[in-house]
Amino acid sequence: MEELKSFPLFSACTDEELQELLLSPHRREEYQAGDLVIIAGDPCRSLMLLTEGTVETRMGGDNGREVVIEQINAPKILAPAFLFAEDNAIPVDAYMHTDGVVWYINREAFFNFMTMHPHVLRAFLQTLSARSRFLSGKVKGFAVKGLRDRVLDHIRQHNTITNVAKTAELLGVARPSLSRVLAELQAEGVVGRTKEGGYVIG
Amino acid sequence: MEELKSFPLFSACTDEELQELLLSPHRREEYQAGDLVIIAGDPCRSLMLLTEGTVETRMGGDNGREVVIEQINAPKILAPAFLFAEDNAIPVDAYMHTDGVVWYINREAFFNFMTMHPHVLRAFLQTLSARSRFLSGKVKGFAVKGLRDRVLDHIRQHNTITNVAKTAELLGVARPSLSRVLAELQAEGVVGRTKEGGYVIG
DNA sequence: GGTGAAGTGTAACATTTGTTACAAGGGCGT
DNA sequence: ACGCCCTTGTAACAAATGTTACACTTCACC
Repeated sequence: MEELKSFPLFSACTDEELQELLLSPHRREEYQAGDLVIIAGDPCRSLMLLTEGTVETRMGGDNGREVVIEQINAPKILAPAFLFAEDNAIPVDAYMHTDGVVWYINREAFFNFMTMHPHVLRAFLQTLSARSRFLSGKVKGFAVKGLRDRVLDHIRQHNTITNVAKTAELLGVARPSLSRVLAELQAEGVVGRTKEGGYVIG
Repeated sequence: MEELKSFPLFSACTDEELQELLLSPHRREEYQAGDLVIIAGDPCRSLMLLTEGTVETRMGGDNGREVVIEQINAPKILAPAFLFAEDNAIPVDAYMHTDGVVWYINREAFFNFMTMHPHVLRAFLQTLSARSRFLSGKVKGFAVKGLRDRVLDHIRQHNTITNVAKTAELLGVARPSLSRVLAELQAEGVVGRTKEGGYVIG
């Protein structure tokens, strides 16, 4: 209840409105670190709300290559883009990185709730839009940028790289490749090191 | 008017409903082949409906590399994912591949229209979802698949490759690279040629 | 029939990234 | 202090893709 209020989606809702939504079928599920929340191919039939914990989504390749798509911290909607899709098979694996909690709320109840509460609808549309933008950025990164640019973008967004191995996964490259590029950037003076060992711009 | 009816978005609407929507601000713009419809960075402030013609969207890189994201045939919504985004800057260039027509419909009017017509809302949500799925596929293609797999996927989806140069653009690779891979696949017997010169599976 | 443009195949070479292997450092418990 | 695990840097080599260049075909057009 209060957990729902922490979502931008519901931040403008009154308690009464949320009570009304929770009259419809829903459930609350607890997970432990390492649990698989979504297996690629699962159909998305409910609004999934991550209210606690962080999950990591991965896209698995046929050949064995695998890329971490993103890390998601609560509170966040999981797979919002597939809730109302014609083909609602989710294309990623998602597993709990920490212990966590996910709420499942009936799709049609949520749909009706949106039609009755335009501000919720608008927030949901914004969420979907943000996802498209995120994916567009990913495509741009993989398609039109070299590794150097992706690394620099990543540092600008996160201010620093403190964990080379995990960052390599996020960027979809082999760890030694990232090490190499970082060493080059450092030699050129484009990036420096903090006292703690992190890489930073300048 | 009839043009709008051809959209899945409005297919279930009555003439009266559409008349009602068209009372709000809107305009109809004609373009010629080669015209730029969208320049990357443009804000998306109206619902853009491609009612005639085909456009091509490209994502330009800083370094000069450029990838064709997709070809879009009328009738189709342009940039639906950025209409209600917080940051509604469109991340691609879009130019007319043929002569064409685009309708621009006021965003807020469309929003209200959706809240009053749940079937339109549902269709729009499906459109947004389809875009996310499309982009997910792109990411998967660029991130976790080698060129060979992307080529085979592309042939399976389009049945054949008749234009190597354009296909290379769509796949985001250099033309000689695609030629080389096709030659290899042909040597291995994975793909064959049609009488007309197209590449096909088997 | 010639001419030029567009599309294609192909080769040689450069660049980027992946792969594998190994050495070095830091934290942590015994 | 020792051993162990995790992370990192680095080197040598392999594989994939980009770049450039050129020859060949086809087809429209004059």
